[in-house]
Amino acid sequence: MHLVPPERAHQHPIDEHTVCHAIEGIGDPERVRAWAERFALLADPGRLSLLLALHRAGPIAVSDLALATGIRDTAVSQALRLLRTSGAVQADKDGRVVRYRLRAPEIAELLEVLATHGSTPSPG
Amino acid sequence: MHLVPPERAHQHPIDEHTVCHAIEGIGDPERVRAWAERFALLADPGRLSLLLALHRAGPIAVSDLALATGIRDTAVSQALRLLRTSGAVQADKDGRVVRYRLRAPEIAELLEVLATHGSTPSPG
DNA sequence: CTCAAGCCTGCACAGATATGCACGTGTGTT
DNA sequence: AACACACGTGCATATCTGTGCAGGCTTGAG
Repeated sequence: MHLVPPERAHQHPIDEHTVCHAIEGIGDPERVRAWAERFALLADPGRLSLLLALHRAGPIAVSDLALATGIRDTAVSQALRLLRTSGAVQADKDGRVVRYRLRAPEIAELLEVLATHGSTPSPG
Repeated sequence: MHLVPPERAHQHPIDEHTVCHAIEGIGDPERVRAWAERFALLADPGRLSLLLALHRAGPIAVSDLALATGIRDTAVSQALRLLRTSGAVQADKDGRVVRYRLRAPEIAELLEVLATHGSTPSPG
């Protein structure tokens, strides 16, 4: 139960039980950091639109993503580059067209959460 | 099926069906923006730790959050201020102690997704 | 009243980020 | 060969964001 690291053991807690419970909830700090990076990928409206489109429309070309989202193609390329570097998406070259698809299942799960909260707002 | 807004109808798509499908997946742009802001709250390791602690340990004091996460109390206050402004958390004052609790169910769901992916890494 | 604990705020600074522009590369067409 | 299309890259810029420091406010204890 004494989960407080000795580094900061000198601070005496208000509710020790709650503190240990909280530390349990946090878990491995490196895992937290990894998830924070994943969330950061979804934290931009443009990238989130791209990921939603990729999640729904499967393999899709860059220019079609630009057409669907309204983002300039250079910005789409930039965003896809970031997503590619992070391992979130995968590029499949087909002639002069490059089709992208979602690669990370964790991100797909997060997008599913988004989908369950009303994909289109009720027209009322 | 012609979901492409007239603003950018002059661009002719590579796969029109795919484009319309993607636009369906994106849905309301304002909803996307709202979710991007939610994701931004989880995009910082410190805030994510705080939210995990709040989600697990229920109402918890600020200094206990600082103790559990290892973040300086002023930074915790700053983060909680942002989370409060965004409606993610709620503050309940109790004497000179302020206990925070998670308020947004959408964020709780996202944290649940995090929990299902191995809360504590297997010890070898 | 005096003091400490718990918490909040304003300010300044360093770091990260998204965007647009111009340009380069490779592919298919005429 | 010449051209247009689809896509990627580098650079410069404006903006945002997280952090630490100093100080203030309220509450409870001595």
